[in-house]
Amino acid sequence: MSNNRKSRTVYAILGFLCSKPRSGYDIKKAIEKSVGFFWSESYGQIYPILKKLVEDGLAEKLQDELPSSRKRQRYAITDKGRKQLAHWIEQDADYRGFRNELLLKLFFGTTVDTEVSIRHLRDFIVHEKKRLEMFEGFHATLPGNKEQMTPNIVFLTATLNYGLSGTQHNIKWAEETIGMLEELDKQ
Amino acid sequence: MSNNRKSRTVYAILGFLCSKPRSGYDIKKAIEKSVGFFWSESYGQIYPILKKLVEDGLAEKLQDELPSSRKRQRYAITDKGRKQLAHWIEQDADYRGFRNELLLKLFFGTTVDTEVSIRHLRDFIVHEKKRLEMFEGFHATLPGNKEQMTPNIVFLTATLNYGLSGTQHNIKWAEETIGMLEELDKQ
DNA sequence: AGCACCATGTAAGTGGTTACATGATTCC
DNA sequence: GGAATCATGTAACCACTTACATGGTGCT
Repeated sequence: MSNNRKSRTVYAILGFLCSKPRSGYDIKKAIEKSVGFFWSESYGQIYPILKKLVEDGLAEKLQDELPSSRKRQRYAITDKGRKQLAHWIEQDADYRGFRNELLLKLFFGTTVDTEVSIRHLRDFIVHEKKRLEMFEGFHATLPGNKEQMTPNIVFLTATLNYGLSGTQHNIKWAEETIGMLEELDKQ
Repeated sequence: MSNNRKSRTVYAILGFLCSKPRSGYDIKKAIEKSVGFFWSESYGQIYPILKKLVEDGLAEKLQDELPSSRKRQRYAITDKGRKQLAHWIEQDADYRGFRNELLLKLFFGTTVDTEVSIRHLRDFIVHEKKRLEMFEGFHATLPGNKEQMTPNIVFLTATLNYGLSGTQHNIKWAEETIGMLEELDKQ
């Protein structure tokens, strides 16, 4: 108990500031592009937290080349910020809090026509196949051989593999489940 | 856009009232036992919503045998409630909002010792193996042959299969990822 | 008597999304 | 000029968890 219900947004932001200074806008885009399939943040969280990170000395505002045009305000992580991030990462991960709406609707499948459940599964397959294409496209750009495995690429590959094989698994499950439901409908 | 950010708790509750009248306490326990691996609700949501369901005519308070002892207040779903539940189920499921803290920590793996990431993966394997045992125990109680497949059992099996094969897949992924990280550490 | 569990509920606080406002820049 | 996108921010609102209060029941 006890260690949860703290915002992980702070650490998501610090994590993305780790590689290079970024603006709030940059951070949002970076999250969408790289970890978007298992994480998301909104501007309504990002901007206030960036401000707070500066207050707490975990990040600092960069005064960029053109102070006159105040658009694009970049932030850099501080040593204190790096330490705090590392400390969070070292804590046990929290597996709780998953919620799967598709499964819930499926679980209540007896209360609607079986076709409704089948339609949900078909929609899910379409959705997952699109994601699969995206993953495969991204995966093709990564080196497959061990020699070129830098730490960065390894961790990227690890999370990507999760998405890739997880999506394949989801499609297989959905297809099998449709088969099961069609069998039921025949009787 | 637009269809989200409505509480799904209402429908989770209605769904569990569908099979039989239950108390708030019953609902919580039923959720934990049956859909706990992909859904959860807290009393702080359940009790106020039950009250609201009655106000909206989606459920009604049962006056149980012993009105003197007011403990254990059961609720029954109404026709209006059933209709509303069915309507919700028929809407497209929302796949968004997944957040996976383990993957986020792993994604930031370059900022900590590789052992930290490996430890997280080992912990995850332990966690998932416990879940797997639970799933397998439950799975063993279900009939495997098609003849005994009632609708109820089919939908139960569908969600259970998701958990079962998903967990197996997670373990495999975690083991492979550990292998990849150990390879990296050797160099 | 004391403990575990059954059972209902509320208040406070937090994490997060959405919608809106605003304006600069780039490119056709 | 107009559209798309870059970019920053805020206010309102909501869903949800946590912690706490309260008391009954059943067992040893």
